[in-house]
Amino acid sequence: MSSDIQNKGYEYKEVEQKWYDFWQKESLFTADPEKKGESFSIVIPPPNVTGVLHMGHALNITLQDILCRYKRIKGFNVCWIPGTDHAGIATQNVVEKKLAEEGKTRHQIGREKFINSVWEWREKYGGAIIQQMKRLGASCDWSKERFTMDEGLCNAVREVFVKLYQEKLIYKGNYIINWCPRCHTALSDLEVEHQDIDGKLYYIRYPFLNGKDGLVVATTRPETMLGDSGVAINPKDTRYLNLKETQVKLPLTNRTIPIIKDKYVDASFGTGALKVTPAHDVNDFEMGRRHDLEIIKVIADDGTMTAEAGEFAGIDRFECRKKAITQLENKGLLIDIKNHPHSVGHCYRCFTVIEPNFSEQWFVSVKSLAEKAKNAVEQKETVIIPKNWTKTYYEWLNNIKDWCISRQIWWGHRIPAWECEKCGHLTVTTTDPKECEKCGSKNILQDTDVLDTWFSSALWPFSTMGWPKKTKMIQKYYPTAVLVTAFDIIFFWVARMMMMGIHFMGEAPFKKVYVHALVRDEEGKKMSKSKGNVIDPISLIENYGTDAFRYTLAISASQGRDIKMSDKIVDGYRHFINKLWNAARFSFIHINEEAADLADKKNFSVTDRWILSKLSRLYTETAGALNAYKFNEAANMLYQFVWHEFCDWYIEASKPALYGKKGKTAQKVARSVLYKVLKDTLILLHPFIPFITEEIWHKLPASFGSIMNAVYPSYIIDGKPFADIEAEEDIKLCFDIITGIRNVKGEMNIAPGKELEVEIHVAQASGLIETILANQDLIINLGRLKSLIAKPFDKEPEASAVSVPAEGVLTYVILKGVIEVKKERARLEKEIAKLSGVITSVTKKLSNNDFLYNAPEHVIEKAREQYKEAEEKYNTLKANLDKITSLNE
RNA sequence: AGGCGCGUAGCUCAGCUGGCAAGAGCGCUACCCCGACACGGUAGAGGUCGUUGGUUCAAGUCCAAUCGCGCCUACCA
Repeated sequence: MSSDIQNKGYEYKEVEQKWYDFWQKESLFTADPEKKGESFSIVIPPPNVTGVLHMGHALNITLQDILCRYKRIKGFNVCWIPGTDHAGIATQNVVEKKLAEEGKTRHQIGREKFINSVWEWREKYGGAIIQQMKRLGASCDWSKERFTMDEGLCNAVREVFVKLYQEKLIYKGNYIINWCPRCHTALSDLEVEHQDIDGKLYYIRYPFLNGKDGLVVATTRPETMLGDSGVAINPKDTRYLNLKETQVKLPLTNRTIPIIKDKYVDASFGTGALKVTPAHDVNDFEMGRRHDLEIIKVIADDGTMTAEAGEFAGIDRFECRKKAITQLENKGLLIDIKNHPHSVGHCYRCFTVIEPNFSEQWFVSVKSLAEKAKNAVEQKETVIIPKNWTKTYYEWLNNIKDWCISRQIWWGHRIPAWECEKCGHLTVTTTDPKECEKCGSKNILQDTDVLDTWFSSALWPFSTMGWPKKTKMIQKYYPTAVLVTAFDIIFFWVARMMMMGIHFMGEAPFKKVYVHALVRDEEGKKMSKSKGNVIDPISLIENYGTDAFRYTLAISASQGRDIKMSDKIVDGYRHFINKLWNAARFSFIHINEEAADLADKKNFSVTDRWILSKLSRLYTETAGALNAYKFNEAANMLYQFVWHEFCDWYIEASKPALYGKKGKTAQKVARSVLYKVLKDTLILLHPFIPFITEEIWHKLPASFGSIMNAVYPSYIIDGKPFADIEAEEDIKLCFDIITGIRNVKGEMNIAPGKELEVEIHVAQASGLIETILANQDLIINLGRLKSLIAKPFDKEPEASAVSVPAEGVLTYVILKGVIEVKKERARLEKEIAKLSGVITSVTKKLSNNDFLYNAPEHVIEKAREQYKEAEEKYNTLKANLDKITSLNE
């Protein structure tokens, strides 16, 4: 049942489920606060229970998983807590819809039964997104999975509510709030989505009491005029300085309303006269309070007109708008209609147009909490990455308004406040009271509202750890190391968690906040159901494998730019997964248990030293990138190393040794280096592509257990990370020689397999002849040569193509009978043109005294080197070109 | 109205505190089944880094302006 090593292609389908089950069986995700190791904890941004996994989740989970897996192999005590939130409105909507199919409403079955059926629904369907997260390979500690309606979390919510109430940070009051007439509940400011609408601006005349003239007001919502309790003008508006009237008649009603003066009114807008509807507009509400205007509610909670609306009572608010306009027109009071694009608030759950509505709600007074949340970031207690988002975060906290937390729905944390029917006192306690705490009356009724889901989410970083109990979890894992999230919930969630965390725990809930990108479609558009451009992450997993998908996400996750996702890109990275698979297949031909012991350094070939030096650098560079949350850089480095350094060069270069053509010792050494490079690479790659690395790990001789238990690799020699600059330089020379030879073959259209003779002429002074002689075999092998001669400068061989891989090194490819002068000339000319460009620009630099005076030494040195090299190459090639040309003429 | 970001090869993007005659992946062209891989190999073509000024010995990289695009926040009726 395991994927066969004989298979040329990696079969992800046979592998992924197997290893996920294995990890869980071995409890490899389980965090233990009592175990040693520096703590590294993350709480997942809890997805909505009703949700299914979308691209945003996939990216979010993948990045967290990379961090957690990486930290585990780095020896940290990792705790990653998963879970879901109860999504009050969304879940209630889903279950209500289901009831509707059976012809029932929640009111018919009652609150208790309804809540039971929500729980039933959640048992049955609520786990969908969790299962999908598992397919992504998420290494969350599932034994610690939480749900915001869990008993423990409910306790936390009550505790927090009561404390804040006692501290007067929660209060109940009558204000204008955002009301969704369809969901039938209040919403916080954040839950309103604004959208630009091509609206109209209606100019309506409100006559004076004598029925003449009057003031013309402009409004986008004529239906609200029925609730007007005043008309406001700016006290400085010159047009109205001589106005004697103090009242107007409100059309369509028989009410008389006052003219008030308020500097809020913008004289330059419309007619400078503003109708004031305190019950249905936030600003009007404020103005109404200043002038003591009546609050007349004309739109009911279901969006129909109230009795206050007189003859319009009972009809829908939009229907009322039409009717009102017609009537005004008939009465000659409609002066004008102008197009007026403006933004209108919609419910973020059902997209119904929001009705600002006057009602009694619960609020959190957030000013003081927000101040502390801001301070924490200013003091760097919490660092936001990338830092651009810091400003957005401040901006919001600076302009924050009190948070409306009560919702008129049933599914959620019911507000722990009991009103006494006798004395009206509110008893607010954590445990259900039996009597009014003030008068002792048993006639008390619990508030019917529930709390905003985000209220409980705000407690997530500590409620999931068992707060208000003092748990070992909290001791070890709070504050969490990092919060990984997309910017769209920075206010909804991040800022609020900061406020609550600081207030109740005395410490900000996370040390870092990493804000990642949004995943968009191929054209860069936001994915949405209505546009039909949604790519389902599960389909990508099924078509290309989880590892390929994860790698795509990681390598695309550069800070500050959104990710464009398409099948094509994921398919591309599937090739990388396959490449790794084949590198492993190749390795398994050669390595055995014996190879697990790395040979002594003194027996290494130059290529061995070279690859180990590169690998050693890779350890620190990938770690550095991940520590800085540069997932794309880490993934990119690994890609380059595996494909281009390990596969393209190292494996090809070691084949002769591996196949025993260099003797037993060389073979043994080569095998051990191959083993180390493969093994270490797997460990470095594991956080990104957990499945294939685990699969290969289990086939790797002398490996045991899970790769999840591996230790982050290193190669320390004499107490220092291994580095071999000499080998790197020598190998670079060899590779440049080889590339030069291949270039000649390529440009001359000579089959790569055609074995040619090569002479390398080396300047004595360069001291490179030994290097070349020492690596003769390597060059012959990879350059596919018949023979190679290296000798001091000499007369150039006949009928040859030349290249200059390094200063003082001329490579002649003998092309007797093969050379095509035209092609060689073209090849040389191209090269010469390039070099002359370099020479001109470097000469300009070096002849500039200011440059020589100001530039740092190493930059000048580099320019000199560059010049010397270019010039020599130029001269050599030019001489050759001239020769060919003269021969031919 | 305010804030943030983007504009670099045909496409998708890297390029940190200025030293690059600019990198990667895909695509493209040519040659190639060489004892891991055609989901492959080798070589190659392709960019005056949106535009215009400025600072500097030196600018894709800093500053200013400008054009184009995207997003977020906001109570202008």
